[in-house]
This record gives sequence, structure tokens and C-alpha cells, in this order.
Amino acid sequence: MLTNRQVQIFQVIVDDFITFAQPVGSRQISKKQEITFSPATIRNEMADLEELGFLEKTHTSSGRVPSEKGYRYYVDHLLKPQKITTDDIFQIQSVFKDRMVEMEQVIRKSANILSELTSYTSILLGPDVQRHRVKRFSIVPLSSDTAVAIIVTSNGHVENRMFSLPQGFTASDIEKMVNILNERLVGIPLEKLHLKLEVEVLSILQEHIGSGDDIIQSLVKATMPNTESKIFYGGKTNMFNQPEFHDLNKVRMLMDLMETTSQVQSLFHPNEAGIHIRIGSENQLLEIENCSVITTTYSIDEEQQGAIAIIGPTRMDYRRVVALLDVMRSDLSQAFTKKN
Amino acid sequence: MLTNRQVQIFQVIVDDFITFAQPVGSRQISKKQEITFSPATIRNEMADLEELGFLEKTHTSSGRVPSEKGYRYYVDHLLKPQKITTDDIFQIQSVFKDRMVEMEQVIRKSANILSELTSYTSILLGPDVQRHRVKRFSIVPLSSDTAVAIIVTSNGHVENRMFSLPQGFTASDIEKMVNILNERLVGIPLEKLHLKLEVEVLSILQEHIGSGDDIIQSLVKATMPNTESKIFYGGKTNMFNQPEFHDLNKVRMLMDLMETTSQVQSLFHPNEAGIHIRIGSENQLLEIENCSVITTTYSIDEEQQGAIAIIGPTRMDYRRVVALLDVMRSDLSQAFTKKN
DNA sequence: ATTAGCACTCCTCTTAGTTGAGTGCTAACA
DNA sequence: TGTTAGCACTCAACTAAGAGGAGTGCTAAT
Repeated sequence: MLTNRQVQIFQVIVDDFITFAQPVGSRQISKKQEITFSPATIRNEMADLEELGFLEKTHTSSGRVPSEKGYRYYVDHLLKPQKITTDDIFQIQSVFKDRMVEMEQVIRKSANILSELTSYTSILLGPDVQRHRVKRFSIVPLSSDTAVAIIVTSNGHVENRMFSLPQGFTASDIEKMVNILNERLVGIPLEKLHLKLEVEVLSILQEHIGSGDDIIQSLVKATMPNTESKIFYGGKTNMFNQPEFHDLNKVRMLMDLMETTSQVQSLFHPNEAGIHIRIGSENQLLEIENCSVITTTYSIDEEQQGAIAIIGPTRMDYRRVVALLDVMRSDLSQAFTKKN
Repeated sequence: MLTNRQVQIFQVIVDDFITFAQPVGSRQISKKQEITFSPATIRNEMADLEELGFLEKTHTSSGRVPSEKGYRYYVDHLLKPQKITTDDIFQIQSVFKDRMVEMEQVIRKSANILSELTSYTSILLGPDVQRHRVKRFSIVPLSSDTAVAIIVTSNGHVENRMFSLPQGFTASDIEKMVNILNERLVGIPLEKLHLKLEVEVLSILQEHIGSGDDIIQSLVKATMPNTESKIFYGGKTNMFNQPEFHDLNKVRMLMDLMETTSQVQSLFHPNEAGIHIRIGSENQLLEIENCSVITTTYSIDEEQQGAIAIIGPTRMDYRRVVALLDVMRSDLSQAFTKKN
């Protein structure tokens, strides 16, 4: 257990390091208003804190820097919710002022504002399209052997995929098929679509039209992939401003990471509510061993959800980011649910 | 006019510098097989070439480096088409082997392969959607006051936009409207759509349905924006490997550039056929003052076109890039036109 | 016209020395 | 006994000086 004084010193160190990105020395600490004891005392306490694993030195005679364990402690026990300024709130809400109808625009703009307000990089995941429910199914033939299948979901999302028509498939065949599909598929979430198609609809189609087999195969193929929810970034290059990223290799790794959809998606915890903080190596990814990732989810129509992540150096301003994320989360949720 | 020998020396310098990214000295040149004269002679020639503006020195006693004017001369007069290896061709054609139906996938993969083969960054512009022609127009109501407008083009591209319905707009109103729209708008290119809507269709709608006005406004708004053709990148971080980009600031500028759609689009010359090379400051953009951009276009169904750009350091391997781009251009054009 | 020779330039790398911020330890102090 | 002043020590960061080397331009000989 830490003594009060240790906590106090530790807090000063973390706050100072978050602000200035420089190892914090005893003299510097002693100058703070709230600190009433001498550098020597502080040095003793720091030695103890280091022994306990909360602090580190960059070299034998340097000031102290919080360790990962230190940040973890800070985040778990010392992080008091910050009141963010009305100015920030105003900015966030500007996203929703315009009454934009398109969800995509709203999310894109949110990503930008978050990155501006934090000066870190923001990643927003759109809602999980797979959970949208089919509202209307239609097929538009383009030529004798290709057509576009269009699925509109109840949220107004439109999925479309080209597929090839079997030889001799007529316009009336298509009409019949569309009718059957609409009868059977409306209300089904996209993720269950290919299953439903294969198991249930296939036989019905074969009954009413001749060769339903290969066209269903085409359709199944068309509805299967594209699982990924869309990813939006804000401030991709903000990391260049962080002193810990004045290093080509690190920047590069980060940029590469952001180009790799699967890795980006692994940053999120899909099903846990609330705000989550992963510090440094807790992220499992070597590429961001000195980054922290703060994530949360926002909800759309209760059922579905999107996700937000802020990625910054471990020395990130957790207080502020958590507060901002909280506001953004609830505002997004509200904006996307009240509309229907 | 340059003498034969000057041209020969110049060519060696450019080739050498392209390969090793180091200023080229007279001794080094004299060692080449094809060079039969002494370093001193070469020095004299180099001094002349420098005076003519084709070469530069990085400092008084350094080797020579091609100037922008030098590259321009090299590109205009010395660039003999390179035969690319069957291996490369094989790689490029692998894109088309899979018989992917979706244009987007093909383009995305092309971007990646181009960046891999060149080790520079590739930018591909999808076809100019604005020139697609309407094939089918449909409207799917989502709730009492919102609906999705869906436009399928003859190439199978699907545009969709949400818009709000006026109070008391019924299902049969929508049906009527869709019919009118399809009657009037099929075959119209997207770029002319909002014009056509405002000028011609508005009055007809008002005649048949009551308050056509505000819904047309909604539709016009919905069809107007989104002008940008989609942009696909390959090898965004490849520049990190180029020695001239071992500099955070330059990398940053480049990355920022690539996030700015308008700037990226300014790299292309929309309407000129063939392969274009812009060297350094010829690009007008400060951000890439030591980059060259090689662009070309590929065609889709004769009418429309997409564009390809490779962006690399001015010291880029023009021979190879031009050759690769040429293959890619014709392969893409072929793939996208034969399909119908 | 070409080239060998030479003085000169200037980048790059290494080494050594200085400075200063910071520590840990010891001993004095309240 | 907890706190603090004092001091020796460490080490990164900076500066200065010097050596090495690749390259040039010029001159004179071939």
C-alpha cells in the first residue's frame, strides 16, 4: 500500500510527465505548490516508488518516469473524472448541429473532432453492418449475364454486390425471385442472410424457378464477405507531434498498423460496455508497445453498436481523453437512436 | 546541344544516382565498363553539364546529382522503354486471374501490386462516377419521414443517399414519383442529374403529385455532392524506405498530403491520355518538392476513365515505373471494357 | 584533346572535454 | 525517528578539435 505522501508525489510525477514528456526530478517536484517537503525527502520516496515498480529511470542519474504499472495504478486509482470545458463540448456538439442525415458523415466528422481535441489519433468503427436487418431486397439486371443485388437495411444502409446470372435467366425470373426473396428475407439480420438463403430459400426458389441453384450460390457469395465494419480515422499524423514519436521506425510501425484492418480491429473489445484503457504492452501488439489505447462503444438503436478508440503515447492525457470519449460516446448514441 | 560523350556521362550519373542515392563522383564513373576516359576528363564534362543546369553539387567538393532540369532531360530524351520481366507481368496479371466481378476489388489489388513492384506509393482513382449513366432509380422508405434514394448505374455502381420525406407523403406518392423519375432519368449521366431534376422533372412532379418541391430539393441535395471518385492507395508507407525520406518532416508532409483528397486529386491530369511525368516542383505542391509523380489513365467502357499515379522521390526509377504503368494501364482498360 | 598531379574543400566520423541535471548516501538536525 | 542539507558520483547532451577521405578545379605535361 502506498502512503498518502507517496501517492501525492506519484501523482505529481505522472501529471508532470504527461505535460512535459521529460523525466521528472526531485527538485522540480519540490517546487510545486502542493509539495511541502524537500528534494531529499522526495528522492527517498521516489526510490521506494521505483522499488515498488511504479517508476522507472531512463538512466542511472535521470529523473523518474512512470512505468506501465505506474500508469495502470494512476488510471485505476488516481484518475478523477475531468470536467471538460464548455468550449470542447460545444465543438463536439457541432457535429450534430448540422442535422446530417448520413451516419457516415457524422462518424467521419466525429473522428476529426476527436483527434483535434485530443491531439492524438482517433479511430471510429461504424456500426456492425452484419446486425442490420433487411428492409428491402432488389435486383437490377445490367446485362444478359450480370446483375446487381441491392439490400437496403432498416437503418438506411445500402449493401450492393454484383453477381452473374445463369444462362437464360429472364426478367420475369428475376421478378419472381425478388418477390420470393423479399417475402422470406425481410427482417433478417445480414449476418444470418447467407445461412437463410442456403437452407431455406434455395428449395423454394428451385420450386418456382428452374435452376435456382447457381444463382443462389452467386447470391450467397455476394452476401457473405465484406464483414468488416467501416473504419474511420482522425488525425492519422497527429503522432508526429508527440516527442516519443520523433523516430521514424515507430511512426512507420504505427502507420503500417493503421493500414492493416485486422490489427486495428483487434484494438477493440467488442462486447464490453464502458471505457477501457489498455496501456503499452497490454495491447499485445508490438507495434504500439509505447502507446495506450482508450476505447469505448456507442450504441445505435439499442441493438447495434459502433466503437471509438483513441490511440496515443502511454504518456497520454488519460483524464482528458476519458472525459472527451465519454461525452462523444453518449452524444453519438443519442444522435443515432432518437432518429427513428 | 549535348555532345555524345556528355550524354553518355550524364546517363551514367542519373542511373547510378537512381540506384545508390549517393552523389556520383568522377572516379566512380570512370570505373564503369562503358566509360573509356579518365576521371579528369569526366570532371571537365561534369563541370560543363553543371553549367548547363543538368547537374548539381550538394556542396563544393561533392559528387554530382541530377537537377530537376536534368531529370526532365533524362525523361524526355534518354528514357528508352524498359522491357519488364515476365515475372512482373505475371504478378500484374494475377490481379485479373481471379475474375473478380467487383471493380473496387480489382482496383484495390492493383494499387497494392503496383506499390509492391515499384516500392513507391501508388494512388488509383476509380472511374469518375459522375459520368455513369442512370440505369434504375428507386426509393425505399424507411420511416414516415425518411427514405433512401438508390441509383444504379449501367456499370453496376450503386449510389445511395438518405433524404427526408415531406409530411404526409404516402407510399403511392413514392411509387408515382419513382415511375416518373425512371421514365425521365434513365440514361442520364450522374453529373447532369441535379440539373435535369431541377429544370425538367420538378414541374412534372408538381403536376402529378402535390408538393413536389421540397422533395426534389431533398433529392437534388442528395445527388449533388459526393463528386469525388474513390481513391485507393498502395504502399502508403513505402516512402519510409527511401533515403531521402529519412526525415520526419518530409514523411509527415507526404502523409498529410495523402489525407487531403483535394490535393491528391490535383496530382492528376484528368483529360490527357498517355503517361505523364511531373518532376519535383513541376507538381506545384510544396509538400512533394522532391518527389516525382507519374500518372496515366485507364479507360472503362471507352467513355469513362480512371487514373493511376505513382509517387516517389525525384530520384525514382522512371524506366521501370513507366513500363509497369504502361502494362497496368492497358491491362486495367482491357479488363474493364471486355466485360460487357 | 586528354590526363596525371596536386592543392584545396568540406562532409563525416571520432575523441575528448565541459556542463548540468539528477541521483544516492551520509551525517546533521528538529 | 523522520526530515533535510551537503557532497560525491553518474550520465546524457553539447561543443570543439582533429583526422580521414572522397571529391573537385586547375595546371601542366603528354
